[in-house]
Amino acid sequence: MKEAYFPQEIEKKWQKNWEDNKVFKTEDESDKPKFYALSMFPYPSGKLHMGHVRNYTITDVIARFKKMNGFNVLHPMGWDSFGLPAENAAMKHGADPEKWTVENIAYMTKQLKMLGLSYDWDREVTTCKPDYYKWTQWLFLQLYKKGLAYKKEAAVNWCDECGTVLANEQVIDGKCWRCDHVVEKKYLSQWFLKITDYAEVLLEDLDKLKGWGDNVKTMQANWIGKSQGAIFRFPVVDAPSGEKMEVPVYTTRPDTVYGITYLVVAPEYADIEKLTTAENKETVEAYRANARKMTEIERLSTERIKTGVPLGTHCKNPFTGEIFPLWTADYALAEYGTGAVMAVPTHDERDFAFAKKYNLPMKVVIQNSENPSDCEHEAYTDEGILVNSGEFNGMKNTEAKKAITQKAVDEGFGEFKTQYRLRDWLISRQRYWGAPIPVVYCDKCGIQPVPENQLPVMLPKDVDFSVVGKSPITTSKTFKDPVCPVCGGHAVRETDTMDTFMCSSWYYLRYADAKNDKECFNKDKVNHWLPVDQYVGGIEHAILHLLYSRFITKALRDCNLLDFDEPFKNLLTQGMVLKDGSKMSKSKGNTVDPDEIFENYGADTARLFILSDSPPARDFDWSDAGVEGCYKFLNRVWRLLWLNHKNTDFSKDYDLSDVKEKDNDDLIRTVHIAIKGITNDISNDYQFNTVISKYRELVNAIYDWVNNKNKGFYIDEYKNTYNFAVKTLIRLMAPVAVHLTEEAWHELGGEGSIHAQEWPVWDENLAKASSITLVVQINGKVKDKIEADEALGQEELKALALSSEKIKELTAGKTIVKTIVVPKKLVNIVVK
RNA sequence: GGGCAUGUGGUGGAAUGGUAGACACGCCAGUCUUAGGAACUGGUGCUAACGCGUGGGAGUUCGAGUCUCUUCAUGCCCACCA
Repeated sequence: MKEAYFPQEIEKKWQKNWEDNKVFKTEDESDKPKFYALSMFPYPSGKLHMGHVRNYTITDVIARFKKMNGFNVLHPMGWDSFGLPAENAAMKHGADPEKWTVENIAYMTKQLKMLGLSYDWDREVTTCKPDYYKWTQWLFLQLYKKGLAYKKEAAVNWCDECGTVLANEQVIDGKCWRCDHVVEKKYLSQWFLKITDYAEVLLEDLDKLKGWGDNVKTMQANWIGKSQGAIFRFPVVDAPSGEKMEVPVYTTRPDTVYGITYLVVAPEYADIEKLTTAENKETVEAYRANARKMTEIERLSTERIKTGVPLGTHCKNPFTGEIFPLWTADYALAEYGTGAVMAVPTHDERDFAFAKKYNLPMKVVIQNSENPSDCEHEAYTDEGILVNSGEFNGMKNTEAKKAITQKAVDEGFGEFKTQYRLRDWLISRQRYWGAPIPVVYCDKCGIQPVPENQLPVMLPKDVDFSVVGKSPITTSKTFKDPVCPVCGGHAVRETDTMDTFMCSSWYYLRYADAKNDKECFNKDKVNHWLPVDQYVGGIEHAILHLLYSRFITKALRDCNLLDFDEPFKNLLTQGMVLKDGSKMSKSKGNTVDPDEIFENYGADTARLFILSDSPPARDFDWSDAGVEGCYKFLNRVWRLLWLNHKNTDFSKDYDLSDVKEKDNDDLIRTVHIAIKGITNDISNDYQFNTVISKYRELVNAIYDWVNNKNKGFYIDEYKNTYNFAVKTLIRLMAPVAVHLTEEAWHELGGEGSIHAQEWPVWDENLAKASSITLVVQINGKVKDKIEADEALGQEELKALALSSEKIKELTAGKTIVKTIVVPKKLVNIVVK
């Protein structure tokens, strides 16, 4: 063993050793219980950033801890490697997206290995490789067969200058990222997945996820956006065509139905033309054309003053017989509810603003005597009693919701309705670097799925990335015009690719059986390994990735491909890595390159530091001084080990059976306290920051002991105590300082890899101090502290407290009302 | 506007309702050094002191950083969803 700590040398040596010996390979068969530890796999953008380092270190420590605790651990890694940046790089530099991606993966793999992560690389998955996307396509076809994938017209972002569709991320302030042209909405035929079929169960099952944070669950619940309300159908009294028409609306406020003074339909409302009179046709058309041109940002801005135009036609309120006008206004959303809204200006802020602007009538139908409102200056949206509401007058509005809807049901013009905000998932992308959607369009037979034995539909290589106005994939000469699988006639191939979230919605299943080339995964293997026992990743995926994955899991269960219904049992969302108080980013110039840290301090320092200062879920502020401090600590540990190496015979097993001397006894207790504390801190929400402070406490205690006992190394009893302390220390530190502890283990004569050792266990009798400090309070304020034997009973503690000179002094002349004794801890004397 | 989270020394942060500030960073002093660094030792919430202290205000309790209500501030997410 060398006197000085050379992390770079040690780390390289052990990384090679672990790789050569496949130390972290996971076998499916084992009599140990399974544990699946998973980090969210990265997009291969080029280099690791500190967020990756934090994410993977956390998961790695968990995986190693579980392994030392007797679990058969699955800890895989892969690449979310389809997506826009590769294609952008191709357009910019003329590079091939595949080459760019493969090079990035190679570099980042090297970095992951330098971090000393315990992955089973034999299970690596790469979503852009045909052996993976073949199965993404196959899964799409299963969803299609099940009726969960369908095609329909949908609005997309369209740049007229470039003549192409843009991803949402490419629309910057309502303009095209490339040419600054204003982005418009355009209707195109697109593929969707029916996630809305699962809205209720996705919401309900959030309750089952005990191991998820409430923040993520609430975000998902809000996104799904369940609301209870009613549908009312209002007959049109003067449709221009003379036909019988009605306008259905969805409302969560059926209690306000007597206060309706007008009705609004979205500009995109399907029947809008049939509801417009000849006189109003021109203004309505102009309004609709303008709405179409507006960007999403403009239209959804809350600051914008509401606008609208009347259609000229009218509806009848079946509750009152009142006739009110129909308007179109873009504050009604075509995609939500029925696309039409009943307007009650007195009790809805939006309707109020609109009615004020266009001088529409208002009618108060809810009042509250404690909080009266005339609805002159603002809408009254709180609870109250119904007025001007016919037979429902005097009823509480919360009860009236039910009663009024029931009346509509009974009389046949309405029903109860549960509505969700969640929309179906649009997966079509007019992009090259993604998994091609495996369908063809036959001239005669229409949409036809590609037969499974023809998968994968390979991404063509002969494409021109310099084209403007269309997806590069359409320039391929080899990709188009297959024959129809049904009639053998001429067909056209789908040129859209799948949203990359589709690829990442099932990768965690593939790890269970990554090399299977016969099926996407073996059902037994997936059922064995899943659900993921601990998933770790960024909060930014709280909605999209995690919701899609939950949906896909449930859909695949319904396709009978697996037998569980939630993919991730426990979820840890780690906080961001900050520097100088703001998120590390290239544009702010406050990034820290992991390579530099590896080079200057080694991976163990990086791992220790990234875990040391904040609990995993909280944001973490990077500080160079903190890194330096961790490096110094590892040096301090190293010196301690070297001292051991120099002075004692490590190979000799420690025998602590007749330790008598108090100093020895104290160190042994300190070690047991440390084992207990560290084990509990890891088990309880992975509090690694306190784990590391306990490493420091233990090291400090051993140093103190050594400084007192230095000469004693020649006495066997001391050697044994010391060996016990040090051997335990490095096992406790093994999951974090993976290289240093492995080196020490070998240099000091340990057998096998330290990472295959068992986690230390503590003795409950030894994991506590030999005496206690009794705290004496008067009226809850600490007044004295007394060393006491822990065997003392309540009465004895009370007597001890009262015998204190200080307490006698402070209680003199006062009446003791009450004395509370907390065993082994505290006595509180209540005086008057 | 709605939801969620977080407020503790100069800083990061510790505290099953029971000694607030563990463990560090920083700073101060010292040992060792030609010097600096490293290492080691001691000190470090505020206050001259009585005492006061966990964003502010109330409450529950023998006892509150912790529980309840309320208020303010910051951060994140969603946002015309009828």
